[in-house]
Amino acid sequence: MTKELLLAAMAPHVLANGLATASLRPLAKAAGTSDRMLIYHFGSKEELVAALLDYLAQGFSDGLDASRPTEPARSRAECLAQIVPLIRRPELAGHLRIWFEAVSHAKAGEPNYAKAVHEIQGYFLNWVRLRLPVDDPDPEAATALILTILDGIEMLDATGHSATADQAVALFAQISDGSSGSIS
Amino acid sequence: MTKELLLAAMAPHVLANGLATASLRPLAKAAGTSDRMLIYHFGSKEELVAALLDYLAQGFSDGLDASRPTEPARSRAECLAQIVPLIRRPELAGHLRIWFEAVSHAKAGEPNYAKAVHEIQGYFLNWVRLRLPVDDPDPEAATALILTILDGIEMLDATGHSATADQAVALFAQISDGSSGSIS
DNA sequence: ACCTTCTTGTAGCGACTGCTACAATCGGGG
DNA sequence: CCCCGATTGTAGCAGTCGCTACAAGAAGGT
Repeated sequence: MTKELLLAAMAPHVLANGLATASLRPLAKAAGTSDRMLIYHFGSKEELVAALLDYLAQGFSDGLDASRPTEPARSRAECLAQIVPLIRRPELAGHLRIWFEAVSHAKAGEPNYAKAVHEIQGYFLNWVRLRLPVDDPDPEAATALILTILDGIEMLDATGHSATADQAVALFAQISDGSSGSIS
Repeated sequence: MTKELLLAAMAPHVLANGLATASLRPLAKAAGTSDRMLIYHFGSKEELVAALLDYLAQGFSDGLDASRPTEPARSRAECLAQIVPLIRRPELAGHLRIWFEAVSHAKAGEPNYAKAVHEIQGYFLNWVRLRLPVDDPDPEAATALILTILDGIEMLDATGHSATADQAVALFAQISDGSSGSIS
């Protein structure tokens, strides 16, 4: 499909400049065509954006999978500590920017975005579960807590409070390791 | 200052319709004046938005303070469990929507928004600390972890994964309570 | 009364938005 | 060969955007 080629050509532009300022003519220029053609192929800007979201989500999950799981973590804390640097890699910054834009639109009630972010979050949830220790007594809840902390870290990073996020990771390690005397 | 009155008149419109679609003419209509006057008073739309962010942040923190701390929590888990329903109150939905919009702009590199969300997050951090148990052995780290989880819950709620957020809260209660035998 | 300064209304500019009408081009099947 | 559908270029429409030029009140000190 020609659509795929167009999406691949537009994706870098969107990752660099965001969705908010992405209007048809600049997008077309980035893809080497005209706004006329984008409408012709995608029908409307709304469907274009939906296709872009799909495409970028695919790229994001590929980027995650590219960080090979090596082997599952040995504890919940180790699981979290391994993932944090992954989501902080600079090459994912563009994707995270789009992520926040999409979440913002979802919170504003736009169904396309709500569906997209719901799916991506669900995918990420599964991805985290695969990195849990295999012998975790409650994998579902552990995944939920780790994902929650990861999302919180993204928010703190976005607001310039990365140091606070680091403190949280450190304390979680202290608390959740049932190995040594972590009783208060 | 007349500015205050204008901001107060525009705030409900922004909370209901978001910042993204807030252009001068609708804002002016909501405030009972003309776009001409908004520019006259605020100089430019950029300064208008900055003033609105300040004003809304004030309203948000007032909304938080209005949920009286009753008394500090008796454990970290109780602290978290008390705050979660507060940030989920429907009357804060508009503020949360603006919050995500602002974070998205901050992530996109706009300095006004970056400064605003950094300050609000810092304010929220302090607010959480005041609700911690007074005898917490490491208040700073505990606040960091609880704030991280709270931010993660907001993200999960925004993406339609509130149930996952609830699981995280439940597991945190189980893990962090150093009272009974929580050793794995 | 007069002049200055603050405030406000009317009208509009130039740039941009998503999208479309119209027509030219092209490739492949009859 | 010729026609027909798919693809593309040119030009432009109607609307919105932030912002401004111009001028008319309004208020108040001298």
